[in-house]
Amino acid sequence: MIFQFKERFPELNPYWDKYLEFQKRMEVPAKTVLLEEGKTSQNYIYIEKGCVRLYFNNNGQDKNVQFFFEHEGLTSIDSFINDVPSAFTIETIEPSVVYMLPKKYVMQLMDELIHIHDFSKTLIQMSAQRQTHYMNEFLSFIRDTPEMRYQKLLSERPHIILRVPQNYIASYLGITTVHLSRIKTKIASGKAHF
Amino acid sequence: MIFQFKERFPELNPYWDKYLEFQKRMEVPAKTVLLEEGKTSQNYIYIEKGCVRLYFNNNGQDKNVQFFFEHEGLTSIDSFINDVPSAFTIETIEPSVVYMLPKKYVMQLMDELIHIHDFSKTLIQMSAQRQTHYMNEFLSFIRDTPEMRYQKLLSERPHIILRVPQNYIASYLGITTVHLSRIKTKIASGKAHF
DNA sequence: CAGCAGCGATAACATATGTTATGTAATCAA
DNA sequence: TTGATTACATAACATATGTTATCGCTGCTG
Repeated sequence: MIFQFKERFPELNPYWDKYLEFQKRMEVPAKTVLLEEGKTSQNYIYIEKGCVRLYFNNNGQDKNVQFFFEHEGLTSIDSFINDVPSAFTIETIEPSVVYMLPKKYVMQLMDELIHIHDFSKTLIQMSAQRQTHYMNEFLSFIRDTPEMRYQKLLSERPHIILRVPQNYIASYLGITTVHLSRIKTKIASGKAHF
Repeated sequence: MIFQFKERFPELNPYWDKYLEFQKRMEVPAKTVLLEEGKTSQNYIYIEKGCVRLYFNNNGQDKNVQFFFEHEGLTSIDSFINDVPSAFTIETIEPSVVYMLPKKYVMQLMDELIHIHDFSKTLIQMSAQRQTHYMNEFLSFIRDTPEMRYQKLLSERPHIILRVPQNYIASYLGITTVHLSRIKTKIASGKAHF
């Protein structure tokens, strides 16, 4: 959320710069845990290079919720904002370079920005967009079959399929790796409907 | 969103009262459309009595997304905030009494409130909660079987099952009415697992 | 280099879920 | 009240999806 503002509000750059010094740059290998399920989120994470996944453990199985790439920021939002244990683990998928900005500074920054004209309106708009994002994920399960969800992923967000291992994608789609493999075969053989 | 503040911030009552006169009270029968899919949302809706559903049409079939009851406020959020056509229809399920507050006044009210100390923080917290709500709906599809989703609905939000027709609930759970009926039979016969 | 672990494909079988059809009771409008 | 419509249950069958197991490939590590 936070860092996406940077692109939308270049005139805010002086504000960002003030907080640059508080960001901790980390170069980490794949499968590095950045936040562990059960712990309270203390940092906002910005990805300079690489990609990460947000997931939770369900009866011993990883369930992937979302994937993030270069120039995206993330956190375990509920934990970060409301100071409760995180329901999710955040872990790198590839070797990555990330910046961690402690909550304290994020909050300070928000306090500063909130007084800027029209910023609060933008904040509301962006949070409406986020809401819409998760709502759409949810709607997709009501509306579409797993095959259609995969097709949409392929056409709308192909970078995910290119960079994220298939077993992660399967749980994100709500299916098994076996079934995902079958779907791919079906599509490749041209027998997919629509 | 908006009207829920009233309970959390009783000291803000003077602000609400200013806008009372702009709210349009409506007594409407069941199946009254309050907002039509494709039109832009112009009002924030507050339910004094009754209940409503938010749904969309998918190949001729209604897909229900969410149900709202007394003392809850709603709108087609993306449409309302970002001035785009609504992806959803809002329709009463029971005969209801609702208040409609035009967007213009909602925005004015937000502008006033945003300058109150700590309000913006609360706004962020509440929007995080909303995000979490939809995220949880989405997670439920990744994590649970339809049977488990029904069980959770039954234990956590029984009022929905009591007041909302079963065919609406089925699409909300992402299944057919036939399957929902089977699930109920299975549970009633005590053969449900867990 | 050998061996191992993880990923992905595939097959056989089991279970869950959808489809279509039918019956019955409840609801609603004329 | 009647007749039409809607909600819900149920059955028979079709399809989708899960489970378990096996195999081959790749990349890693000793």
